Amino acid sequence: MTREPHSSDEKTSYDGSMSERVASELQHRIILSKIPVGTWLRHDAIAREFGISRTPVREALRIMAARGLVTIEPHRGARVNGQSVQDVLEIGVVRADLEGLAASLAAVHMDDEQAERMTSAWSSFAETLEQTGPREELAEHWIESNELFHSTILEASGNKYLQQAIADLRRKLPHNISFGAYAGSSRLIARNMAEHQMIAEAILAQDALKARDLMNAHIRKSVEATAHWINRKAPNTVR
Amino acid sequence: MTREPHSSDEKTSYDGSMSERVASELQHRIILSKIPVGTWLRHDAIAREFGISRTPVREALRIMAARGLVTIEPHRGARVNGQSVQDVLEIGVVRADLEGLAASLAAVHMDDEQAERMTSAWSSFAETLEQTGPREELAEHWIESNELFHSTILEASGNKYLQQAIADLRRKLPHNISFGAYAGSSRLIARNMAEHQMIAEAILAQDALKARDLMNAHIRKSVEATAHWINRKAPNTVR
DNA sequence: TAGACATCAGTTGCATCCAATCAGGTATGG
DNA sequence: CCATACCTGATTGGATGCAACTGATGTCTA
Repeated sequence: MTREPHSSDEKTSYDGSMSERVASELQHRIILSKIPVGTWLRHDAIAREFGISRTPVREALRIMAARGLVTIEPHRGARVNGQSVQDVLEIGVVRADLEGLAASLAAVHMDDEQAERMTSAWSSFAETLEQTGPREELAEHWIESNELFHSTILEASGNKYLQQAIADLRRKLPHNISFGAYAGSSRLIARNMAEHQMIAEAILAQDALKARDLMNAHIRKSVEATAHWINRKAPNTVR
Repeated sequence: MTREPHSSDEKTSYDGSMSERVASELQHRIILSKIPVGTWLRHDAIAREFGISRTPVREALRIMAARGLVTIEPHRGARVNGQSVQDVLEIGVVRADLEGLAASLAAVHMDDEQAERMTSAWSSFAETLEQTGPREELAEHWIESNELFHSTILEASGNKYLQQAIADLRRKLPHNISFGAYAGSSRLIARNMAEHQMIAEAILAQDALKARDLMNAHIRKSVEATAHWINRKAPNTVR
């Protein structure tokens, strides 16, 4: 295959290695559930899609396996991991604890710019919550605001290992899972937002203990809601 | 290279893939600091040492990079990561929190067999602490007992994601770092063991809150001692 | 002598080739 | 008719070859 260094198509000149690039693209798809749980990832198919050889594809799969996204069965291939309800709960317990820690650290370390971002995350969404728009759009906007809120707090914790640990956990749950639980219920979303507000206030007041407890409870509730939704609506969507 | 399937040497017939095997061997060496921080890991040298080609070596390095053990610089190679004192402290905060969580979960879930193992971890060591043996041996025995104590609690937490998260963190600190802080001071070791005993009692009494707080403080102290030791004794051993 | 530039050895990144292994289907014997 | 052995296509695992990139050394010039 002849390279064209000047071409602007996606496969040339990116992050250095092809394997990293393929890994993050596939990871993206898995998290968004564009690739369903249990799918076999074939070297050849992926290689052909990306217009590369199988070598970097194999490296990408190893990376994803190390990140816990897929499991490699020797001589059989790589398969997308799924989580049972039990897994969702176990991950939730750990995540609640860590995000609680992040909130307590953020209460001490957050600067003005971050405070501004955190506040705007829920206030801008609160506006659209009042206007009655289409469901789909609402949920999408919510997920975005939610993401911004949590990631800002995480950033304000100032601890990169904490950030990474939480990122690792989040990677293990395909996003649309928790998305599904909330998309259908604006009451859940409203409660969720109210909790965000209280957490934000605790952080701004530099009340580390309160911020921690509120955040912990917040995540736990969210996880429970998710688990409940999975049980009720789609018991076999996952795994 | 001709393969000899019947031979019992280490490279044939193990865990399926060569890359996994190479990755764990190198990881082992890095954690034990047999390979110093900052070392470039060369494909060719590793391949020759293991008697394999560069392909599985490259995969192993990708795995290690995903685990945070090395950093791959495009077109330059993989280099062993080190941690500054700041990193040690940041990791310590997260680890203290997670191990605290593990202790509180263990207080609820621990079964008799695990309780037995946990207790024997420090009691068997307490005996040798009284006999005045050679320093080196003492420290080695201590590290073993310490390992057993913590891993048993972790196991008793019954949460595999928690276990994995802590394992990920521990991997990031070459072991001999915290080892060094303690090896020289039997007073530190004694205090450490006393704390273990208190934690064990809280767990056995099913006092989750107390177990959590004690464990959290325990790890924090240990991390501080380590950080202090690095600053005092060997400020440029790490990074 | 200092700095810019060409060259070169060493190394990585990717493609291609071959061997090893697995799953599923088919033939064969009981 | 069922069970077992075997054969075959599909797929992964690993080896090798070659191009591209990096850093360093040496050379030329002002």
